Amino acid sequence: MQVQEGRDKFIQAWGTLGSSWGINRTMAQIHALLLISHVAMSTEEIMESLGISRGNVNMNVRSLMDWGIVHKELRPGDRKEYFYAEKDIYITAMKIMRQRRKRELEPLIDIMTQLKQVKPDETKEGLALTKAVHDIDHFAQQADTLLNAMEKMSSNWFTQQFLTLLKKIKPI
Amino acid sequence: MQVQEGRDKFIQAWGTLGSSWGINRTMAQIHALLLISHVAMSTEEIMESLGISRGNVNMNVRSLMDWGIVHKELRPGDRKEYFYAEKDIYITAMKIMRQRRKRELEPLIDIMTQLKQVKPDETKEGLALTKAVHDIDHFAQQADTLLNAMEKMSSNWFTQQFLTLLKKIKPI
DNA sequence: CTACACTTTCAATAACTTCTGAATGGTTTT
DNA sequence: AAAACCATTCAGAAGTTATTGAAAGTGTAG
Repeated sequence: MQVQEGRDKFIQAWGTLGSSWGINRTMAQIHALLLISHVAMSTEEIMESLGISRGNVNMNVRSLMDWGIVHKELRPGDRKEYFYAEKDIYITAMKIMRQRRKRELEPLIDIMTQLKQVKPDETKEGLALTKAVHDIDHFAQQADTLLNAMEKMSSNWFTQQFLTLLKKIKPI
Repeated sequence: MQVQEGRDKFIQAWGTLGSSWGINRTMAQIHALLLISHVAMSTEEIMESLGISRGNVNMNVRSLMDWGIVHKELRPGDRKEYFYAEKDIYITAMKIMRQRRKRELEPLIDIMTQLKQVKPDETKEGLALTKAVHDIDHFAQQADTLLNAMEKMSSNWFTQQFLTLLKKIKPI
């Protein structure tokens, strides 16, 4: 496979996968494009490369920056903004995880907190509800703690300690 | 808050959260309904409770069974099928994780494997692509190993609990 | 064999999400 | 002060995904 073909395939694939990762297709394609570009790109260049509108680029680039996986670069004497992707894949993965925790886990915890207010009664229905709420809340708290801990650790920890840990737990 | 209000809120909330968990709203609502029901429910009852069509219940119940978080119960002398949810939240979470690994990680690994075939050249573009593919592939492999390990550990944990219980009932 | 009680499938459509392109707004150059 | 340049917003268009309801399929009992 040649490089140009590979690049196209990469962008295409990252875009498709994006959907199943909860990132929309265009956002993922822009991210892919920037990931494999060795220079920062302007809005125009992104529009051109992917054949999408200015508004679309603008919105999605902004989301990518919110997530902290794409950054802006300003060049002296140039009013355009240039964008480049975080190149460390572990940091990138961490930031994506962080967003997902926000979107998936936090609302869950909030709602369970509310539902713990349900006045327990002794009907079977009441007990089933109370148990479900309790279990889910407990689980969500644990997952949250775990993800928080992982986030605090550096990509350094990841590359070194994490592998060691994996080797230890693997042969169960 | 009263029990009935709590139940409605629970179903509503689980449905909303489902979307951000990659489960569709109805599928999640059916799951919620079964989670807090102390008895197995028929298609009719689910339709009625959630106000949705027969086809919709059928499709989503089938998906839930594919995921292994809802099961079917047959009653002698009754041709209807009754459905109930896995009540252990850890097992449920594990099964959901497993589906997500399938949908999110496996395609990623497949595509990176393909892209590793790109003939590396010495242009900056070529090198950036090669590096990105390498890094992502490495990361995906690690994540896959980790999730597999977790899955194994939990079933292990589960088996152990089960064995302990067995010993208590009938000492070998 | 026929009626019945259910489950499954599927084409049409409804609901939701993403994208466009034109309008708006702010800043710098002429 | 006007023109040029670029970012941002947003209402409607396009595209995608979920839902319905009716038809087809399956198995059982009379």
